[in-house]
Amino acid sequence: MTFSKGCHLHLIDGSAFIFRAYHALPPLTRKSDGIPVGAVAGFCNMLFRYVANNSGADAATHVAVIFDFSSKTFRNEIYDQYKANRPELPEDLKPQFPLTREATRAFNIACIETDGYEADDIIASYACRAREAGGRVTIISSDKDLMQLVGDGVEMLDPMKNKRIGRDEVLEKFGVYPERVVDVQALAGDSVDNVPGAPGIGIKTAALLINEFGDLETLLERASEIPQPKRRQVLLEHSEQIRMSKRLVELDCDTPLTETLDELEIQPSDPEKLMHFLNLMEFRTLTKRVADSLGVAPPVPVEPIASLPHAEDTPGGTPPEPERLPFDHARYECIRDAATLARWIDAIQARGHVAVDTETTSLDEMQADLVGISLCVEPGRAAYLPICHREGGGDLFASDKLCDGQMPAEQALAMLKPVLEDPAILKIGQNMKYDAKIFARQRGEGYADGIVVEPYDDTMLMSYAMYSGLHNHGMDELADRYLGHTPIPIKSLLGSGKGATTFDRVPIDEAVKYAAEDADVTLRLWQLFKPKLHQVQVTTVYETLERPLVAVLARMEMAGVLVDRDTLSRMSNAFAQKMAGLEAEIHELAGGSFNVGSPKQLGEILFDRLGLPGGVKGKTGAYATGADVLEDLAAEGAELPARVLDWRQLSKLKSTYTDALQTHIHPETGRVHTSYSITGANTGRIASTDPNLQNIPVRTEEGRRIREAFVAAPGKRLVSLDYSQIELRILAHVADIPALKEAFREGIDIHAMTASQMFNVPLEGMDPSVRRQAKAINFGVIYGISGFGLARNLRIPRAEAQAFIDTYFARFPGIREYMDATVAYAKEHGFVQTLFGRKIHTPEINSRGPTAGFARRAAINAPIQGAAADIIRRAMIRMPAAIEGLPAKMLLQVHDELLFEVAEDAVDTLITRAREVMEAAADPAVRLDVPLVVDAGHGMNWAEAH
DNA sequence: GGGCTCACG
DNA sequence: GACGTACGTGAGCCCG
Repeated sequence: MTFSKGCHLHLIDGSAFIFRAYHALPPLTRKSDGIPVGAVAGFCNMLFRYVANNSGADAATHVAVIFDFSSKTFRNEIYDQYKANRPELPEDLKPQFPLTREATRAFNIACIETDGYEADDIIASYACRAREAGGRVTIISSDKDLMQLVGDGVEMLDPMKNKRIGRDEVLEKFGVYPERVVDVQALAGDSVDNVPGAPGIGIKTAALLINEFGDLETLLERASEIPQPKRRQVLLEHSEQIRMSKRLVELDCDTPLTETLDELEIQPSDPEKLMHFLNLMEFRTLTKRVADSLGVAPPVPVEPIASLPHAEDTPGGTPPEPERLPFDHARYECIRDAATLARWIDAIQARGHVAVDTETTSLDEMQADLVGISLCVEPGRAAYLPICHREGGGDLFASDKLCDGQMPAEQALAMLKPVLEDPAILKIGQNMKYDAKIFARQRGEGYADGIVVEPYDDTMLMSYAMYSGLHNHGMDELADRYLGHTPIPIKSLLGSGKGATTFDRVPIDEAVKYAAEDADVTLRLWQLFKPKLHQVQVTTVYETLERPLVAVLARMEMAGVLVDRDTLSRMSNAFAQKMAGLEAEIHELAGGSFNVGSPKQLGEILFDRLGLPGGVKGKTGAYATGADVLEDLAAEGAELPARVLDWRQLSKLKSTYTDALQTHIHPETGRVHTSYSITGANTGRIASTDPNLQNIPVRTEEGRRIREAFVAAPGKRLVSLDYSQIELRILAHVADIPALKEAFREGIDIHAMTASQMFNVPLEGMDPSVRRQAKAINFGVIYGISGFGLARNLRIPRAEAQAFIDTYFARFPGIREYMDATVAYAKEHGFVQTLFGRKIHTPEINSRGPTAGFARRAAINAPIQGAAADIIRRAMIRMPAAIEGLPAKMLLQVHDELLFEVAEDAVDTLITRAREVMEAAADPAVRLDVPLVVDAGHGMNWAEAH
């Protein structure tokens, strides 16, 4: 039916429904897995009642439920504090949002949300279109912001009071008719949405003024005529703020509409779909009630998995667990045509979630070609969709011909794109960053800008949030530990070493078993982990520190950093020449030729042939020849060790940096694309690999020059921002050390302050070596100080180092108390925690021997290093929104530093915005007692910027 | 593939 | 009384 006169559109404010349901009902969880579903239950009840009551002459002909998509909208551009003081969403509500979308679809009602727009704007736009078409509109909401839309065929219905709101009710509420509501709101402001308005003016006064002057503009123009001095002054002084407030409260009637009015026509309910959803949610009463009203038989309730029989109940084996359902490779399906794929897409939509895994030709996401996609909707029900398998074994004589029986890649991806991007369908992955990057790189008809996987969950990150420190988080490890299952090893398909082939050469039949199994494993892990996140109390960590990082890092990695090959190549040559010279000298001094790069040969030369003192053999029987040993020998005047030190430095720079980096320059982008591992480090730090861009030299002059090869593109600059002393600041906060906190607040040199306190010397004119010792102690404290370690670091006798430590603890007793408390906590709980709730397990804390020492120091360090890692993660996650619209890209993270590439004329703006985000990154979760300070620099290359 | 060495925070 | 120790990473090289 074409929407026209006589039609009646209902627009339901979905978010309001959810919040009302959440607060009206006691917390309720799904029995089988503990997922919170209380708000979903209430939401479904309301939808059911709505559908049941929508009858009679006044019934709706068209209906939609409108949701808010994200918190960032154009209003944040107008005013960055808009809705800034909204409290954080309750943890047990967040996971219910996608389910309410599913619920809406299950009721066969259009479900609408648009990125960057508030539900109110979408409602306004549909209301306007419907009004223009001559139809009637009822907005089902009690949000007063929507009252500006009332009139001329548009009404509101307050679902709480079941009260109709027309023009007269708006007048009653605001003192003006709908068309002047925004004027009143602009003056009165709104504390809930953080709209400032005119200070001291409420709705009453605002209405009075507007009625007197006619409208807001006239009022502001003639504000000087207002008799009351205070009101006059407020209006004159805050006119701009008031105008801005008006722009904030004014609804946008021209948002892009994802569905036409006609598409909102009421559909008869689909009993099967609805029953299936309600049954999955395990809403017994509601399922029955809905079944009765639809006149269908209620479905058999889903059995909690725990009560199903298990196949691997072998005597003497590991005890059978609920998730140990057998893996049956024969049941996996191969998707070879559009009809089959369409069937799978239906199955995915019915559930609202799907486990996804991509198979490609390479582990390097920037080079990998997509070969196939596997999908899994419930344990054991998985499929593989091959799209680019090729004939032959991949050797020199193999053809590049695609195998028969595959869907064209373009067709398959065009069909999958709406699913992968559907806000109501959760995509579940194991290491989703990999798959997201692969999908983002796909190009074709209908997906010219790639495919953006949203929303997603990641089982690897769930494992990391819950079990960091206990084990690694790769699929094989997790499958083995939590599913008691060993997936088919990839090596059995590809082989290893020189003879290894690529996945596109794997016969499709074999690929199905392997690939579908991975999706199956992922889905089962997700079912297991999802409720556990709550039990382990790391949902906030997962949701705020892990999951959002995937998209942020994917963008950084794909952006890459421009590296100048010529610069590196010239440096390589220069290093090679110098090394050759040094090598000749070294051989001369040694009295013969040997491999300078072999620590074993070098040790023999130094201590056996030349008879130098201090040769110490390690556990492997070889002499130690580390830099510290060679430095000691060189200090004694030995020339050979001094030359070897120089040679080693050059060798390192050449092989690891100037040579290896060149091989990482991407042939098409000309840039270097590192890969960040979110779960690589136990403390919450991220790790960079292939290549590691977190250890580019900086400490020596010669090494630092390598950073000159990291350059900005023409017309751009590199900008580096780094946290100053972030770990010591965190220590000052968590250990609660007044002297340290004050020093940071006052901006005093922290190492000098430490020295001054320990050695009773004045800050002014301090001996640099005294400061250096204090600095070493400060670092030592973060690492879980020991006399031995400090002695080695400072090259002083151990007793002296121990005396320093004793003095330090005597002066800052809180530090020792903090350390003792942290170790005690670790011993009791088996983990330590950061300020932000990240858990780092310390399984070896109760060991004996040297292991205990390691574990103890790691436990002391983890909360400090981890909190610093959490803070920069928070900054990175907020950064895209903060720099949106700027010609700037975030490229690299180096633990306490972020590197950006930005257009020349936007350097200052970027620094201002990025610094603001970084310095406020702990807020509002943690109120630090010390300020976070960020230093910034910029230049044509990384050496200049740092 | 383990051990050593060394680059970074 | 001796043991061996600063925390967290990744990569290249040697050598068995």
